Amino acid sequence: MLLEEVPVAVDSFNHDGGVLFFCSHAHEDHLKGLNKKWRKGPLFASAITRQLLLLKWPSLEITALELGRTYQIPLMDGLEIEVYLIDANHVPGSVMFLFSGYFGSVLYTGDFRLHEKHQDIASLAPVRDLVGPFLQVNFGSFSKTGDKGLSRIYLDNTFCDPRFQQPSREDVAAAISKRFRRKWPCIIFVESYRLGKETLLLHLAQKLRSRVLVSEERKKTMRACGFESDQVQIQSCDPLQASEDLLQTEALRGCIWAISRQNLRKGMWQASDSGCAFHGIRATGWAEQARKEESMPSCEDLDENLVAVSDDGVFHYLYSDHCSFLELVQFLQFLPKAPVTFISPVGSSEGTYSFDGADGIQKLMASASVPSIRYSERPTRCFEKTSLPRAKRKAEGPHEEDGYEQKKSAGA
DNA sequence: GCGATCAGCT
DNA sequence: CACAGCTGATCGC
Repeated sequence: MLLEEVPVAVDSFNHDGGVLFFCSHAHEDHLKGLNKKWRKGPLFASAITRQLLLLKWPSLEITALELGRTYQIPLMDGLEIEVYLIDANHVPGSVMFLFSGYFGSVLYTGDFRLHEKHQDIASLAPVRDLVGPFLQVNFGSFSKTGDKGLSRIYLDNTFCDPRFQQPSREDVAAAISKRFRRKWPCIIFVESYRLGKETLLLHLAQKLRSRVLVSEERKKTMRACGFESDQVQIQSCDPLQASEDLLQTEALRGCIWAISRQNLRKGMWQASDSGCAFHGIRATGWAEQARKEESMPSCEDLDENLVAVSDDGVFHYLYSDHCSFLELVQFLQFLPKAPVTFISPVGSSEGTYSFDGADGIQKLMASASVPSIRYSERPTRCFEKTSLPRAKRKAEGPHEEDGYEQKKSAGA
């Protein structure tokens, strides 16, 4: 997104209007426009994110920024911008950016999960001191109170609806290790993306006194994230390449095996064909849908954090790398009041499991006293099947991306 | 031909 | 649906 206050682009790299570029973390959907030949401007990221990007594109030029200190970076025409990185507690390397300068102070959260340390953001110098005078000149609504603080918050609104009440990742990890202690030893397949859930894998391995098995690529990723330790052995091993013999050995010994979503079922079938003891774990923020779709476990087998067990034996847990709705409210309450821009487009309430974006916006404004929320609307899904080739559809013209803003006064 | 991008899917 | 990808088709250098 290109910030409106200053020509800075975060997590999107196609903007010719961008002067400085920042990457909040190395998930694929935050790297749009990046490629090995990308050279639109200076690129900044945390040291870990930089390492992860270099694994993908070794020739990229990226400046690593440390967390917890202020950097002055030249912008244009003698102007500079200050930036301060904050741990976003989302995936390894993920950060929030606090930008400040002639435009005031702007917080870009990126994807994040609330952490105690986020309370300190309000006492950081750019929020506490720097912005006041600028706000009095440039921002009418703030000059009345003379508030110091933030001129805007770009917020991770992934789960901005009261129905999202995911427990802490620590609680869920503890519940998982407790449950699987009784099933030990076995192969535990843990579905995971290319980046994320490392803490869960290591927690399980530690609690079960076992090892983590990952793909070769993921082992490099974990090394770049600094996850090598003497405590837990991380072994590279592809479950789909494993021989029957190896699967049986691993099952008898017990192991935590990271596996991609599209390979989870295949891996489980192979283990099953080899006569192994195994289980699958799906730990996602969207587990609520599983509760509706899958049969629930028998009552005596229930624990609070197990969401559902599907027919084929996959255990679904509600494990989220994004804030719950309550955490979003708490986060905003830690900060000075400021207008909010949602980072992700908002959808409507159509569809069985999608939540009502408008409702979430109203609830957030009411609960956290947000003066206004700006957001773009997710294009409504076109259910009409079109058999036209892409070139022809393209010729019919692009549709506008509409922007919206809801003000507090307009609400209930 | 190949890498980048997009549509479609889960 | 889609947390964040993957696959296969197509674009374009």
